[in-house]
Amino acid sequence: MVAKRSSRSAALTAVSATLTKEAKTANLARKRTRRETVPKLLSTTDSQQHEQEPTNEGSENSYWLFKAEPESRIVDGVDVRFSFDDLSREGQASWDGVRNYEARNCMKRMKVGDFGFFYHSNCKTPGIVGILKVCKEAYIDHTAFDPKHPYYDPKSDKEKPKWFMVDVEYVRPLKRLIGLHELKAHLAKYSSKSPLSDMALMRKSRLSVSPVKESEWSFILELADKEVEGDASLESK
DNA sequence: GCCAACGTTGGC
DNA sequence: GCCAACGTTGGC
Repeated sequence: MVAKRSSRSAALTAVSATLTKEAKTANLARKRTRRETVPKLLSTTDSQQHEQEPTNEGSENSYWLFKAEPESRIVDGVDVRFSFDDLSREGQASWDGVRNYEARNCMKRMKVGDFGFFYHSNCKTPGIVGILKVCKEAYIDHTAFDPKHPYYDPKSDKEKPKWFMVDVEYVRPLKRLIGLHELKAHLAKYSSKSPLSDMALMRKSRLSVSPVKESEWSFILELADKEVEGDASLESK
């Protein structure tokens, strides 16, 4: 077994646009990644159930949320840190290391051009910091086959790959960080009337990759554009 | 570092 | 195929 603690945000391997796929792979271990839990194994039925998980609301979903850990944390000798600044510096990253079916299924549904929020987790101020864009659709996450990789999954079979990743590229930061705290405060204040009342981030807080509805997306962007008058963002708590 | 929430495992 | 035990996530 491999991963000690598994994941928190997502793992990412930053890659430069000029690298070949293979070179990117080789690069993995050196860059940070992160991931989700490495499941020990699944029965066939379980995997089938996961395969059949309904896609969000049926229709296409063009917005997502990706969690990553901006602070260093060593997993099996590899620093899994990956911040929005890192993405900004490197331009692109492979979102590898996700070892949770629901999160993986989200990645499988992504299309080139879909946008995502970049969320910082397991850190001092958790929250949404920026925007990224999907630039390559789901493909096999070979880190699952590498025994030396912290996110190695001994149960995954090359003939029947279980784990996938997408590539993402930097778009821009939000005008200000939208903290989890602020999102929760909004929810507490408006409860079911809040545009966030059904947001996956709130309801399934442990998912490292989750869908974002268009209404949630635009609401959060507006929040970010709003000046924080008198710390209004903190008013309900 | 604690621990609540929740996903996974495996015995039955 | 249920469900108790166990493991992980991630906010605090």
